[in-house]
Amino acid sequence: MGNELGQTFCTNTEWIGRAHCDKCQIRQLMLFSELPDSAFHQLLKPIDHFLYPTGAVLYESGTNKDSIYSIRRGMVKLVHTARDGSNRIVRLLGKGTAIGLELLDGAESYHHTAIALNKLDICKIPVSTVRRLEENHPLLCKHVSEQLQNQLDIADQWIVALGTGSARQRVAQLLLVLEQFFSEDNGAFILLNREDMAAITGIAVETVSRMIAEFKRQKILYRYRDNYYMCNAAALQEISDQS
Amino acid sequence: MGNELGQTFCTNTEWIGRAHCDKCQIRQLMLFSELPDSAFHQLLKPIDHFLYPTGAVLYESGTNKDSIYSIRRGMVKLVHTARDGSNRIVRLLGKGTAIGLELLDGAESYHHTAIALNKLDICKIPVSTVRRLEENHPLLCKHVSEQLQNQLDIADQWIVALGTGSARQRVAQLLLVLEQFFSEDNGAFILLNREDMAAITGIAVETVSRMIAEFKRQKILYRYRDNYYMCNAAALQEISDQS
DNA sequence: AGGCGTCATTGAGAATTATCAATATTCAGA
DNA sequence: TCTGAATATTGATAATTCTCAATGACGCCT
Repeated sequence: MGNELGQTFCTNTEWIGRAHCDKCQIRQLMLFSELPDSAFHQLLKPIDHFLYPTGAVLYESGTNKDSIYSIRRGMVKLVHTARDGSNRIVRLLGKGTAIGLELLDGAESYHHTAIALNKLDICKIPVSTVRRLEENHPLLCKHVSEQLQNQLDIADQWIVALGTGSARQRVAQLLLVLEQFFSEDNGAFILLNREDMAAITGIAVETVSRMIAEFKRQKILYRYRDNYYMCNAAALQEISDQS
Repeated sequence: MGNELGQTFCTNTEWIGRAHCDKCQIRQLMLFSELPDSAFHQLLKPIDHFLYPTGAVLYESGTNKDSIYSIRRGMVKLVHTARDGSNRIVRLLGKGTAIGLELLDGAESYHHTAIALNKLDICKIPVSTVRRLEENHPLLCKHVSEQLQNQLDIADQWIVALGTGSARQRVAQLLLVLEQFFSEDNGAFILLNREDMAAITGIAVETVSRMIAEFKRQKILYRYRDNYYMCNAAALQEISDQS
């Protein structure tokens, strides 16, 4: 199981400025979709807009901040760290997902550590702002529920697809997840490092490496450019289906 | 991995009658806590109250019913069935939990199969009723979010505790979960059959049996009466902690 | 009480995976 | 381009787990 979180100090986290939700191009994907522009005119606390570099820690499990985040672009891993220091990746989340929602439900601190897996474009929303908006716009509460239901579905898929079967099947499933949810238009996706893959599938780093190397040899997985890879989804599905 | 769902036809499902939420003794635990009694006076569709026997199927994955359920007493397993017919238990849920909530979020059918693990006392609530109540009582929407957040936390725990580590550690963790969430006042809990434990931990039935037998020999797990068992939680924690 | 069916336990060998160690490869920075 | 550090791959062996098979235990029914 992985031991390093791969985190960096956010020396070059970049503050983009105050978010302008009323002018947000991708609001239909986000937590605030369908709310009227007027909702955002008199917020007491600002919604900030950031770029985080790869490896940046958005928040740490058990710490007490007062903001949730809404991902505009990029990929976040939610990590659970065990008492012995090993960690397990509980979810991968991408564009349109809100994280840290446990704070809305009265949690006194975050339930996971959230780390950027690539360059991250993200809005930071104070809990008090969400609460105020919820009062005037019951629809927002529905959106929060939708977000939670969505993450619950992802967690269930994690349990079913990545927690069952042989190492080969799990790695195949992981690649299918990456292609399905985190690929560019052309189907290419960033291949995670072996340690993260191990922390997702619950198998040893070396075993993951063997499987990936095998898939590469079989041309089921091949490099597109840089660290972007493409895969033969049908072949991977076949592998994960065989009993 | 398990292959039989252990389901029975509900030959003796017992209809207890119309639920009287305004007089419900355990409403403070349930979805409808804090709603005024008056909310329930003019419901168009009834909320029914049932007893299901062990093994009864509340609903099946992919089917399209129009009700959610709120567990008053007893234990439910949510099962995901793979294409090859094997199944994996995704969650165990008990008193105070609402299931089938995916229907509220626009899902066209249930995401799992729900099966009673023991005698179940449960209320069946039409989706249309929930929606109507939500309109007049925004608080209900918060309760739905709470339920979802709660199940998300359980799912995460499942991933971390039951999907990681050796077979011995996983079975130890499972017993700890049973004791923590499903025990009587005295700490005794119903021991699941080996097949269900295998479907929860993702290990073979025989391996589960070996671990359970080993714990019994070590007196870490011992029979209280019937199928109720008690465990030495400290010892189990120790086992699941050792690297 | 006896018989039967179901489920749990145990054994033995095969298969898979973890672990430790050695090489390769990649990437960033000088 | 070279160098060093980090990451990935591969090999060999040990440990774990799966699989198939046999046996044991228990409850249910007559």
